[in-house]
Amino acid sequence: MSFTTAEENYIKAIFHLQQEDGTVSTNALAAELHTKAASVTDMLKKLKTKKLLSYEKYKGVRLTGEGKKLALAIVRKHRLWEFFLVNNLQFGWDEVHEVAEELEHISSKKLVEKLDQFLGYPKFDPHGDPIPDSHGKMAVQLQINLIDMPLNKMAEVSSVGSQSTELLELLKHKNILIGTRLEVKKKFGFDHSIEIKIKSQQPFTISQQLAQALFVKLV
Amino acid sequence: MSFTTAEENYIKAIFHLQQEDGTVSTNALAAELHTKAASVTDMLKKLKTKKLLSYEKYKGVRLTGEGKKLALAIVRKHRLWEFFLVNNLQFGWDEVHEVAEELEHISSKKLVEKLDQFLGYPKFDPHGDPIPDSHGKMAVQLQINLIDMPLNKMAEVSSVGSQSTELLELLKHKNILIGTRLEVKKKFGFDHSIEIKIKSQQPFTISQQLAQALFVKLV
DNA sequence: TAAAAATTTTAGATTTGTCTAAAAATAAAT
DNA sequence: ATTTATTTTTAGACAAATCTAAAATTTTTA
Repeated sequence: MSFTTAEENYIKAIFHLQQEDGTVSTNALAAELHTKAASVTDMLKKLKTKKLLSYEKYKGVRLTGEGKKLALAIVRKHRLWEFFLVNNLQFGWDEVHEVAEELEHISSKKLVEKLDQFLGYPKFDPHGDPIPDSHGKMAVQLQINLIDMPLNKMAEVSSVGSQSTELLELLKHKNILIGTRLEVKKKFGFDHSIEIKIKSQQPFTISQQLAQALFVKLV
Repeated sequence: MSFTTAEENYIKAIFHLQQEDGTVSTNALAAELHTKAASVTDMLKKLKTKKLLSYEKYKGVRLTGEGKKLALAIVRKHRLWEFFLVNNLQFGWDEVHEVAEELEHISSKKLVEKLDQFLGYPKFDPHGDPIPDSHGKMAVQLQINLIDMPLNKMAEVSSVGSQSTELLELLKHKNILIGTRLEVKKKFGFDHSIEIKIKSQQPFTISQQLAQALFVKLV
């Protein structure tokens, strides 16, 4: 079965809203999708017949297993494309969302798998959000992106956002390993680069792209 | 101004058909787009108000300057994505057309330019067709139809006349690829079939239809 | 050149996704 | 526990893109 862009956007919105609430209200969905409650009701009836969600009128809505599967597939595509745009096409991490909103609706399954492979099976997107794998599983994150670290707090590198050889080469050169302890000393808005300090070494700056590929936990 | 996928597909189809004919008939468009003549008429009226084409009823249609510009932008995207799929994602050149049909409608101008840069500003797509640059200019391919080749001259297959899976299947079976070098050894007037020879292989004949679908350059 | 054939357009319907306005159901408040 | 307010659904309409069937126009042909 295949789905329209509109249908996929509803499924994705419900998925995001139901993380907190459990069930999602018509009005909340209307707000999220910048549409009207009446339009939402119509679409919910339609998606119910496609067995993507359970819905009783006036009772709110939640995704079925099928619906969640579809939502994860869309999130997967969105985040893989964001990774590609930032890491390969040199987009800023703050300008990729809209483009990814379009790319996530490209249907080819083969494209997604090939892209994932090409990117080195990244586990996190440029914002630090986990990318579901082809089975819908995603890494749990008790870690934050280095780019989001507060200043002058000790952190320990706990994972990297990709397995690409280019990244690993760069990390080796900068002498950064899993377990390395460091502090963020400054953030530069111009290019989103950050200055970090590793214990006895001189502080040095690393690029936005590199910072986004590093995940740390507070210590 | 922005355009729907349907509108873009009409513009692209007219662009391709008008290469030969000059003006394009309603029925030819209906056939190309697998739709009905009545639908075509409706869309032509709409695209006329958007100044993408000139159209008088019963007189056929042709693109305006604006229309051609749009068509070239779509062709550019299509062929850049095909290049990416084959060169970076390891797709076979015979499995990229449909995916590119979707990707060509992604609207971001920035994405196209970044992608072009990332790919190294390629001039030809994997089928040998020229990729328009950001101004709509494309390299001229000094290629001729295989059926017009003189005898016993070395030629290199540079593009194919169609993307049909049937053609690609046949080429695969005959072991003919873009870049394959061959000579025409004989031409048979009866059915316009021709005998060709690929370096160390035995000569074999191919049909008029197949020969017409192959373009080569002299080497 | 007048009749037949083919092409193209119009007219009216359908589907998808949206809207506004009004009605119905639920939740909140006095 | 009624009344009031909020939320949600229904009813009817609209734009986009398509369709079928019939009418209009152009082209072919005899």
